[in-house]
Amino acid sequence: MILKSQVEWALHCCAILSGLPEGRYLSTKALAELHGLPKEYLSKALQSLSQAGLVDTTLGPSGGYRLAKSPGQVTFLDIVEAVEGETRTFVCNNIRTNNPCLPDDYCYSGPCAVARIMWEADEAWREKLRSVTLSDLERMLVRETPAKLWKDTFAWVLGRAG
Amino acid sequence: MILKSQVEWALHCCAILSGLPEGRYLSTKALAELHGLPKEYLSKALQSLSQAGLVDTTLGPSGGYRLAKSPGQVTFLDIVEAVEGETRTFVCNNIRTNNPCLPDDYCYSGPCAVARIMWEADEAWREKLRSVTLSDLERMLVRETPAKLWKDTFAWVLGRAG
DNA sequence: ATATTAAGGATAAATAATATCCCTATTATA
DNA sequence: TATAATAGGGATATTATTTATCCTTAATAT
Repeated sequence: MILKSQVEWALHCCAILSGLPEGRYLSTKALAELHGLPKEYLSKALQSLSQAGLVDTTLGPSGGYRLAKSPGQVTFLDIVEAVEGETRTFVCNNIRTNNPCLPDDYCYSGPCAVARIMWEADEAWREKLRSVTLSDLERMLVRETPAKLWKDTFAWVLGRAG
Repeated sequence: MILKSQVEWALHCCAILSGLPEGRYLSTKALAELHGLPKEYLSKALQSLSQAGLVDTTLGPSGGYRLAKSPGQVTFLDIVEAVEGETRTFVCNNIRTNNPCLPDDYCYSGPCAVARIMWEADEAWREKLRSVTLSDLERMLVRETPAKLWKDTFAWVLGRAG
């Protein structure tokens, strides 16, 4: 059970968009080059972000993506769910209903204990992701990235941003 | 990103094994029938539990599986990891190293902020699963299963347990 | 001896993830 | 107004993973 790599891509792309000055857009092409990713497939991940309302887009030369909200308002969970979907990691197939001892007319009400416990763990995961925003990420990245590299990267980005 | 259905199967099978009297074994065949599962494939899940040391096995007629520890000593995490493996849900491919602004000689030390955050969420998930044991599950199941059904089920099981 | 079991190897089928290609409508800019 | 660059999205291909099935082997209770 592994998240799609598009989740990683989307998170890193959002980190860059967080640092973009107000009103500027960055294209799929630039984001793909910056991260060494296949442009066409990265595009699908960015489309997911767009459909989820996390980014705004504009067409034409100098078009691309920008955050639709302030970095402090976009959580990791928003991004993960936009790309990965909102389905829980544990799917209950209700195999208890196959029990040969079960009366024909019996009907379980509510999910079984196994599912409830697994879903609580899912919720703990979500809750953690909900507690971290893009501004938290930005703060961590600024602290751990050499100043020159950070500066060079955004110079590179701004040279390509519409 | 969805857990294999073998995880669900293993959890339900362990719930049954938890209720088995000391020293008795239950076969794959019985567990498969009880849950309406393909015997050969369920067998792979049970083998995983065996390899992880969660269950004991014995061969021959009246052979099968029993818990290797008391239900209070087996956590959901033990079972999930036995079947699903211990890999984290988020895999970091270190795409930051593709940054064209990165000096050739530069070498990142340690995982990036994105990975650290995602791994914290993974750890929250694990921590929740680690906090629930098979005896917790048994308590919940006893409470929510009609007494007659519970009784009939274990009569059925004991009629097949070696 | 015989029937039954777990273990595990080999292989097949179905599903999901990872791409690639191409067409359309939009838009900045020359 | 023409041109080039862009996002959106449909169709399709490739690869990996999940879900099985089948078969052989060694152990064991009866």
